[in-house]
Amino acid sequence: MTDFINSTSGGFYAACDRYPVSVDCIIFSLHGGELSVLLAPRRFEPKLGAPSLMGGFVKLTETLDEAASRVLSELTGLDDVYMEQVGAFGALDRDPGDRVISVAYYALIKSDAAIDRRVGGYGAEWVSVMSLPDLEFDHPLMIERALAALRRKVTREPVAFNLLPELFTIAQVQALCEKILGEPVDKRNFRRRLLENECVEATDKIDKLTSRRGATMYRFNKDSYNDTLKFKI
Amino acid sequence: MTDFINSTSGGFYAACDRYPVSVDCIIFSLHGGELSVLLAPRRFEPKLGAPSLMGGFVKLTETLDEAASRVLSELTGLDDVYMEQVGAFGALDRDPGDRVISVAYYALIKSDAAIDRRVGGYGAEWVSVMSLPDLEFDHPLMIERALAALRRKVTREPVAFNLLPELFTIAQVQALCEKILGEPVDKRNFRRRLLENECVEATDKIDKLTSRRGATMYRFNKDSYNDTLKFKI
DNA sequence: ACAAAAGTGTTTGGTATACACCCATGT
DNA sequence: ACATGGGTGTATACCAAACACTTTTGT
Repeated sequence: MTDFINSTSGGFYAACDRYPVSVDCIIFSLHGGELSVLLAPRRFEPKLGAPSLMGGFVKLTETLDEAASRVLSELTGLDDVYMEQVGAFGALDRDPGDRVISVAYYALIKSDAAIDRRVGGYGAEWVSVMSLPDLEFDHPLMIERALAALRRKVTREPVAFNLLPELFTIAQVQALCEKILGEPVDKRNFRRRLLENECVEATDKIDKLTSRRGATMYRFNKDSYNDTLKFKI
Repeated sequence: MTDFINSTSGGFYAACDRYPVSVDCIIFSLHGGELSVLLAPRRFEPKLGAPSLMGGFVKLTETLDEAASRVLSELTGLDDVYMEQVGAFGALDRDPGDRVISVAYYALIKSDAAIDRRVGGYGAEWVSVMSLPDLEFDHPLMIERALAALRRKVTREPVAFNLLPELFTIAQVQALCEKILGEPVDKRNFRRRLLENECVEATDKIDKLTSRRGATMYRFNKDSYNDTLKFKI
């Protein structure tokens, strides 16, 4: 019952290459009416000052999901944020500093003035996905994949509400979906479909900011959405 | 010094934790009429000999995709195999031997007697996805995610042909799809939809093995499938 | 003759789309 | 009064699903 092939488990694991593993966060938000991504200037060479996704190395004490949440939280101060893994990226030269394996996540947040101030302290800023600068490394690929994943989700799962205030008008949801999908949507069809979802509830609040007449404000009730795969817009 | 950084930029590489990064392959095949996964006895402790997905550590000289291809090739002898990344898995205790980050890939192969012999030499065997044993670590989760990804793809992209011989009958495609989707499919609708795809071409070969009458054999012509998103069954 | 799988069209219901006007209100 | 965005219903086209019998041929 000897195993000369397998030494101790520690020995086997010790023999393999080891890597820094990072998470990179594609943080989406509605900013100035545009679907935007949070970018910050790099603080280190190479490419000092170049706009970049937010990332961080995974610690021994945390899972990948936890690392992504931590990075997001450190930057924005937000917890309990909707995040989804996009995938792992491991091209040999993806980071010129070292062979780093990175796992990309996207997050959907409601940005507000306080958050903008906070992230501004790190030099971060919101950039519309329609006018992204040239980004370093594989960050453009990550964003593209994240946006593709978001597009796939937005009409089938109630994720859009993560980007909207607690109370929102139907027009706001529609405008958001159009930004995400990159194409216009028929107003009447959108409204009908959206309200077919039980989890979208009218309130007695009226939004008077964007129209003279005022628009009914709705809320997303996550308790009315226990059932998976029953959302559609 | 703060943990917060911009992406994975310089200056932090020496200080950060490092991990073995592995790939785990969910190798799908049609075997004995069942959609099956290839399980191999673990080659090292812990859980030496337990049925397991085939995996391997990522080398410094290879990308994640290349590592997955290498592991698949070592086991099966096959190159140029259809593979897709499922995602990264990083639970703290996912591998009791060490803190390993693993990236799962699924592969679609045409198994045959030669391959079965070869993988049998490693003690590997095909197990129906409907009757998987209790697997170690997060392998059940990986398989579940891989299968979900395959289900999403199979009706929208021509991936099923990777699991079939060069020449196949429509009934074979249908049976395969039913195995993947886990539900029966209407024969006439399936046949009509399948043949609406230009890339599925009739040949003059007749399969006489499964019926007295004989069934027309078809082939998938990848050259007729330049256009993305134009496949549907 | 008969068993066993291949092959074949039509009908129907539902869903997605296209489309234009009136409403309520602040200025 | 009028400008602005909110709110409303219908007709049509298309697509997906349901459905049963005939054909071929080896035994």
